[in-house]
Formats: sequence, C-alpha cells, structure tokens
Amino acid sequence: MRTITIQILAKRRETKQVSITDLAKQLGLSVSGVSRALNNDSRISQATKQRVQALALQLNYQPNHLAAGLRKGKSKLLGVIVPYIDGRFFAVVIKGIELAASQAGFSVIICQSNEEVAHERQNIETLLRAQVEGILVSVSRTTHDFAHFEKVQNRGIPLVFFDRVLPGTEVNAVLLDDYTGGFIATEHLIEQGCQRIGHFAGPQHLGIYTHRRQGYLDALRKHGLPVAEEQIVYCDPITLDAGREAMRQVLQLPERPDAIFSSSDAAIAGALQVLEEHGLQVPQEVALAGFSNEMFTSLTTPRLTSVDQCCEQMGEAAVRLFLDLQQASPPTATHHIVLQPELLIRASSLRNS
Amino acid sequence: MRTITIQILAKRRETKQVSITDLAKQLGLSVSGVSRALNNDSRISQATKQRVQALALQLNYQPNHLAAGLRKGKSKLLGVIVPYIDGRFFAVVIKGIELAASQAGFSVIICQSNEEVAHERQNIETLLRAQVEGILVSVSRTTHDFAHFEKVQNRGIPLVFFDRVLPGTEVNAVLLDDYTGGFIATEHLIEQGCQRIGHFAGPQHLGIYTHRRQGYLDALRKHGLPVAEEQIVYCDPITLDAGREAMRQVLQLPERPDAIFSSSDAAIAGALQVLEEHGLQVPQEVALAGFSNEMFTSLTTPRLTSVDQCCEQMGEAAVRLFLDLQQASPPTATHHIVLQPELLIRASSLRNS
DNA sequence: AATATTTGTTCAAACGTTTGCGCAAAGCAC
DNA sequence: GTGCTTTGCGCAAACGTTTGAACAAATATT
Repeated sequence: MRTITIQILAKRRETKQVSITDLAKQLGLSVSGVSRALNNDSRISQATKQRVQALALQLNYQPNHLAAGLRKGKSKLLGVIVPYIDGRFFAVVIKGIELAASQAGFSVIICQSNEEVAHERQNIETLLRAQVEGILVSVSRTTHDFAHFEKVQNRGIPLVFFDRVLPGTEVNAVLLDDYTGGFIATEHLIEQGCQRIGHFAGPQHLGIYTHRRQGYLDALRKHGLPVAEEQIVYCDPITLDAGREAMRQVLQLPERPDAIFSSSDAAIAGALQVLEEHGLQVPQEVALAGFSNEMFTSLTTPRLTSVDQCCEQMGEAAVRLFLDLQQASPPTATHHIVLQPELLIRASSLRNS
Repeated sequence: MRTITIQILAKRRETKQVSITDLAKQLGLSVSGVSRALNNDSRISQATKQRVQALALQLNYQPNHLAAGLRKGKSKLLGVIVPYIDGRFFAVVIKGIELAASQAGFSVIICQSNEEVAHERQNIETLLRAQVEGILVSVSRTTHDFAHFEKVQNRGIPLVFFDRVLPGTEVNAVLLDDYTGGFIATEHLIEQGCQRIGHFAGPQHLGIYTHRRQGYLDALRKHGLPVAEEQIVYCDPITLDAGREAMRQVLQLPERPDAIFSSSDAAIAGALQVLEEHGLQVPQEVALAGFSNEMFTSLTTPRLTSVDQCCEQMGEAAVRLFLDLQQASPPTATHHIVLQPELLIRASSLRNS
C-alpha cells in the first residue's frame, strides 16, 4: 500500500504541480501553518519555518498566483496598452515599465491596439478579465471618446496614461513636455541662423502634436520671426514617405524654408532623402531637427538632431504613479508627471562649428 | 433597512466587481445555471440564456479569469522571455506573438532577461508562479546550461524556443535558416564581382552566428574563393561601435577586403561610417551586406543590403507551435520549424546597375 | 494556586468559477 | 396510469491559497 502511494506521488511530481497541501501532508502540518511559514508569519516558530522551506525547496514548490490572487483580490498583474510595440519609443517605454514593475513584484501583460479604438476596447476587456491591478495606456490615434476607460475607473482600478492623452480629460498621466521640446528645437534652429523654419505637424487632435507645434510657434514669436502658415505641413508624420511628400511640398513654395522642425524622426529622415535628391546641402542650405531620438538618427548622413523623449524614464514614472495611486486607494486628485525632454544636437542642424 | 441595503449595493457596484453569484441572486437562479448559461451550455434553455446575458451586459459583468483558471487549471496566459525588447527584431517578433496569441484567447506576459542568465532564471520562476500555460523563449547570450528549462519541461508546460537555441539540445524551436541567410548574402556579393569578402561574425556559442558564418564559408567555397581567416572578425556585433572597430581592423590588412558580410546590421552601419571617414566608396570599393533588416538600413546613404528575418512570422509560428504542443499533450517528438530568410538588396551592395 | 499572557498551531470559511451528478417536470410510448 | 427518455436546472465539491478566530500548551503574573 505504502509503496504504491509513493509511486503515485512520484509520478505526479513530474507533471502535476506540488501544492501547499502536499507540503502539509508530508510534514504533518496544517495547510494554514504551511502557508504562514512560507509567508514568514511572526506566529510560526523558526524551527517549523525552516522545515517547511526546506521541503518546499526540495519538492520545487511554486506558489500558485492564481489561487493566491483569487483569495487576496490581488493578481500582481499590470496591464499595458500601446498603439504598437515596434518602433523605438514604445519598445523602450515598455522596457522601463517591465523593469520597474518586476521590481515591485508585478508581471506585465502587453496589448497592442494597432491604433484602432476597437482593438483598444477589446484590450481593456481582456485586461479586466485577467484581473489586472492597474492599466497603463497610451491611447490610439483613433480614440476620441473616453467611454471604455470609465469602466476601468468605476472599478477603482488605477489608470495611468502615458505620452498620449485625450485632450480635455482629467486623468492621471505621465507626459513629456512636448511644448518645451518643440520650443528648444526651434530655438536651436534659430540660433543657428535659420530664418524661415518650416514645420511638419501631426494630427492636431493628439495633444503631443499640438504642443510641439505650439512650442514651435512660440519660439518663432519670441525671436521676432514671422509665422507663415504655408510653411507648416499637416501630415501623419509616422512614416518616412509622409516626410518625403511634405518636403516636396515645401520645396515648391516661392520662399523655400532654410530649416525644418518635424514632429517625428521618420518624417525628417524622409525630408533628408528628398533634399539629397534635390542636391540641397544639409545643414548649410536646409537645417533639420526631428523628434524622438529614434535609433536611426545616429545612422544617417549627416546625423539627425532630435528631441529625446526619455522613454525609459517615462515607463518607470508610469509604474511609480500606478503604485502611488494603488497606495492612496481612496482616489485622490489626479496626478500629472511631466518629463523634460532633451535636445540632442547633431550634424543636421549644426551650421557654425 | 431596505433602502440602506440598496445604497450599499449601489456603492459596491461602483468599485467591487459583480460576480456570477450576484447575477444568480438577482435572477433567482443557481450559480451553476448562470455559469452554464454564460458558457452557452446545451442543457440551458434559450430563454434563460438570454435573460442571463442581458443582465450580465447590464451590470457590466466581467468573468474572473483567476477563478476560472484556478478551477480549470488553465490560466490563458502565455509567457515570453526575450533578451531585450528594444531593437527591431524582438519587438516585431513580440508583435507577431501578441497578435497570434490574442486570437487564440491568450494574454502574453513579457519578461526581459537583459542577456543575463540569472535574470532568465528569475523570469522562469515568475512565469511558473503566474501559471502560464506555455513559455516562448529566446535564450540570453550568457545562457550556457539548460537546467532552469528542465523545470518547465518536467511540469509538462510546452516550451518553445525561437531564434536562439542552445546548441546540442533537443527542443521545440522555430528558427531562421541562418545558414541560408549567410549563404545567399555572400553569394550575392560574389555575384556583384567581389573577390575578397570579409565577415563580421558573432559569438560562436550561439547557433545563429555559427550558422551565418558557415553559410558565408560555404558560399565562398562553392565559388572557388579562398577562405582567409584574417578577414573574419569575431566581435559582439550588437553595437555600432563593434562594427567600427572591426572595420578599422580589416582596413589595416595588407589586402583590404572589397566586401563585408556582417552578422548584424548595427555592425555594418558602423562599418559604413568608418569607410566614409576613410573616403572609401560604397559599394564600388567596398560592398556591404548585413543581417536583420533593421529599420535604419533604409535610412543610411547608401541604403544597406540586409537579410530579412521574417520576425513577425516567427512570432506567429512560435505561437502556433505552442498551440500544437498543447493539443498533443502527451509529449511527442520535438518539432523544428525553419523559416527561410529573404535577401533585401539595396544600394550598399549593388555594383552593376 | 488560580488566572492572565504569550506562543505555536489548527479550523473553517472565503475568493469566483466549473462540473459531475442528481433530481424534478414534462413529453412520449405503452 | 406506469415506465422511459428528454429537457432544464440545482447541489455541492473542487481548484490552491489566505486569514480571522479559536484553541491548546507553556510561561508569566498575581
């Protein structure tokens, strides 16, 4: 009899998970005792704690987070929704998120909205079902209403937006100071002696793009330069080709610009290609500055000046904000964290050196 | 009395989750009935199914995956471990994984090993605790033993490697045919008239780099070109600077190469910079081909020829393999899926056009 | 010596589902 | 009206963990 039981146990151990009850049986303890021993409860003697932990190690026991989560109402899961995951920015933000989250004992579940609000809604459902304890989200481009996020808030689940927010909503967010980014990039171009600075703007329903544009405008005004609306191209600056097209457009103006500040790096890279094809010197004839400090900005010739977005810090900050919100469980006022961007000056804008 | 109760319920509904029992109470049904109704069980009448679903919608009921997972022993979670998440390759693979997984009803948990085996071990523990139903992993560079993966296999949890495998291990894997990638890239350079083709190789304990090198060697042999060991630089080709250093090294050889095939794009981009600084024409004097089709390969001047790795397909394939393994629960033979790479020919290697 | 306190442990309920089994009621054939 | 199947649903156990309360034994307090 006895040997048979052991054989069965031995076979089980191979595939089935060893549970807290198994430990309890083998030690002649109660399950609760084992649980407390593993959780280092003060009421358990050192002796039994060690006995328990020794056996746990030996049998390669792994606590079942599902069960614990169910009981405690804490899944130790953190949901993240991004428009897409390829592309340096979001990838690095996620890197920061994963780092900070795992240090706090959280696992992160990644969802992509593919810039579609319908997907985004689905993502929310998925994450709620998975019982995440918080959601970090950068809204898709096609998101114009807030309805699906209200579900999250009504559940009392901390919701933190990062990088992209819906304008006119009172939410917790960690943002880049896009205004300052646009401002310092433009001011730098001005200081390099540029007089007619064009701008590739993004879709204006997204705050990040309006702010960058505003920074651009204010930098012009501050230095007494005229604002010429025809020098501003509204494109979707996420692709290289949009930048090529935009550049061709401004080159046809009677007064061609002597510098471009673009809301994205991809577009400015496209612009660089077009300028090269037209035999125009960068930065002597046209200086360029982009936004995001994408990896490739260091690989073009000349290398591209760009505004760095502190992506990894943004991820960390978002997690910290989430943790704070979770602590202050009665929902306090909404928090905003604003990160200051840094201008990385490279050859594409350096005229006097 | 009665009103007070309702107030409490009303307040609860705001924050607390509505459960299957709440539905049961309000409908005068049993929990099991509600459960079956929601799962579209054949034994429940259409009428009650509709009643249940209507109320579920109205109260915004969300099933608790933790509870269901605990009961069914299925978490609907899929674990992924990558060395790092920034950088195009892994980001795009993850994109593919998330896409395929979510279609199969799985959520994916991302972990980074940061190329450190210690982290990797931790990641495994985390994922096992989270009760993932499978693990997709690309091993870190510092992983030389298989011990921590055996735990996973002993539990009967499907384990799928992608892109990087430990050599000499019998595992399920989806790989790129790196050999062919190296071969076609080198052959292409030969066809362009190059005679002394150098190679930037990677750490040779990683299969991907030995295979690429072998493809390179065999292409040379096939076309009767001598193999000169001094033209092969063993560096860690993940950084731009490594490529710069390697290029400087081969430029000092008595016979400088007239082409370079690099195991990575970053290194070949570094090489391009150095060649430019030395005033050497690309591709006329030195032709270049890299590996990975990183985004920036289309942004350099000249644009870089590169071997595309079908990253997104790799992610999808890994998920499919996982699903197959889960189906065929008694562990069958190990499966290998080999994806064929494609050579994207760009200006950096095109001599006759 | 009786009572109070501490220490170490067990009991049992709970978390929200799923699921095998049982049990009525209704329909059908006899 | 008796037996048989079908239809529709409820009971209760189970998944692995946590946790408030109870409890016994040992120690300290009076």
